[in-house]
Amino acid sequence: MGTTQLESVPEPKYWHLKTVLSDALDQDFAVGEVLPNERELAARFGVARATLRQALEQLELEGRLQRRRGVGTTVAPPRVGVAVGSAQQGWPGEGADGWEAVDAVETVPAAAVLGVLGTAADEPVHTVRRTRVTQGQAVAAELLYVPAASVPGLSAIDAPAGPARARAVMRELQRLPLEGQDRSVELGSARADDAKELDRLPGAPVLLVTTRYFTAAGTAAVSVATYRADTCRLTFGDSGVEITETRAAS
Amino acid sequence: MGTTQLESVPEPKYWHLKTVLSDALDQDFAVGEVLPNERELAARFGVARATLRQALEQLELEGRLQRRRGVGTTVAPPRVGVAVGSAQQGWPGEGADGWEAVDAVETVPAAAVLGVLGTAADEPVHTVRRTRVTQGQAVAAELLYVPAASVPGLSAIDAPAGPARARAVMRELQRLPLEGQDRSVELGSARADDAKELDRLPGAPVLLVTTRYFTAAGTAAVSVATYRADTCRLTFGDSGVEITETRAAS
DNA sequence: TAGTGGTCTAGACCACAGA
DNA sequence: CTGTGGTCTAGACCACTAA
Repeated sequence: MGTTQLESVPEPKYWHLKTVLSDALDQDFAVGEVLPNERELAARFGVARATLRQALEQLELEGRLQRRRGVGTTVAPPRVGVAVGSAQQGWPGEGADGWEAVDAVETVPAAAVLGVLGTAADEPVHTVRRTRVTQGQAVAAELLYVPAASVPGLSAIDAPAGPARARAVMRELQRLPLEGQDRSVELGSARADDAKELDRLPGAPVLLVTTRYFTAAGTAAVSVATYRADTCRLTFGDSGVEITETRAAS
Repeated sequence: MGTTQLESVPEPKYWHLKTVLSDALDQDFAVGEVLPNERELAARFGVARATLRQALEQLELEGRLQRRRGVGTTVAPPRVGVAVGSAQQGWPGEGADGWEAVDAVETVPAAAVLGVLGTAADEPVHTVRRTRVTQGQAVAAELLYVPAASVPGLSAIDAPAGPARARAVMRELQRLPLEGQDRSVELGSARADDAKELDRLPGAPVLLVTTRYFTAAGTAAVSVATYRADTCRLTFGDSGVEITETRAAS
């Protein structure tokens, strides 16, 4: 062989591996198909298992693969488009959009949430847990924080903890005149309880959607929704149309 | 020692480590402060460096840390809120929102983009590159795809490649009557060129914001914006208010 | 040149799912 | 029980930054 210029740009092995695997997924595998196990794949590509795993991790992050302990690695279906910001605003629980009330208790939110709520640490806050299911799959877990001061009528209705109580809180909320809302999206990692709800391991990448609901009196409620980042594409449709297909990055 | 019940729930070391580090960051470190190097931290906690790195990775993902090769690990400032969906719609380039045109060429987009654009592979498409800077920091890189058919007036203006040409494409776009737009957000990993633009390593986690712009004739343009997931919080303000503080997950 | 984080290896053991 | 992915170790070398 001649003095071929090589290694001038030493691309990391896992990066190159990811590209190769990605192409293979496009050409030789169908959705749902199981890949060879990690030890065999590593051997086949002549790399250590850790290196192979680094490539698989990236592909999972991009929603191309799905890995389950004790089962194997399968080719993931395209991401599910989940409507988050519909054209018209509304209180949580209005309309049948896949959310299901799970529970409601009175807690002291984390400091970060208190900052968004704008309440003090000793104020009682109703915390409603909801789950969102789309196409038979749990895609999001939500914690809805409602200061007791926002729903004074609720104290009379002392429903027992559970879905009924959760619905009672939201019913009271919906009586208020909604003045506005705003929303933010950021990357996070799943807390242990959310991970369990979403059938993922703790620390799995998630999209955190924080929504503030305003009345004339100020911030009436704050929702922190945790979406599975691997399987979800959040859609904010200002028009009625839906994006049908997308694929993450190169 | 008595038979203390231990290890009943064998929490992974890196997970526990992350919690410990997270608390330490809150209490003993200021923003911008540099942490001890990885080898020392690993030794201090009695774990392998790889395990320590797993914890650091998570914290970086949550925007708590910033790691730079050859420099060190520093405590990251709170995430920057970046306005993405303002109240009123508009073509890209309207208003001074931190975007800066870089370049424009005629390319064949990736298959995934073609699907969203709804064009064929042989149709010429102007591809505009833009960069978004907020508070002195590059937060996003965008590729704006404009089918030549959308801007028939452009062929006359044969500006040379470069910022001037990019601005020419957007100027033509802004002449069209915008009928609507929709947007989606998903997790991805940075392509090599975007990573360079954002001062990150290839594969770094990013938030992909895909926007479709409609005229009466159909999809006139598609924008794929790549935001740094570690430093950015995307805001969709329906009201004029801004979320001031947030922290990702527990 | 010294010190940092980034990559990679070749093992080991563990937790979990399913037959 | 077997086979899977998840965790962890103790090294090594490389790429980059800044003095």
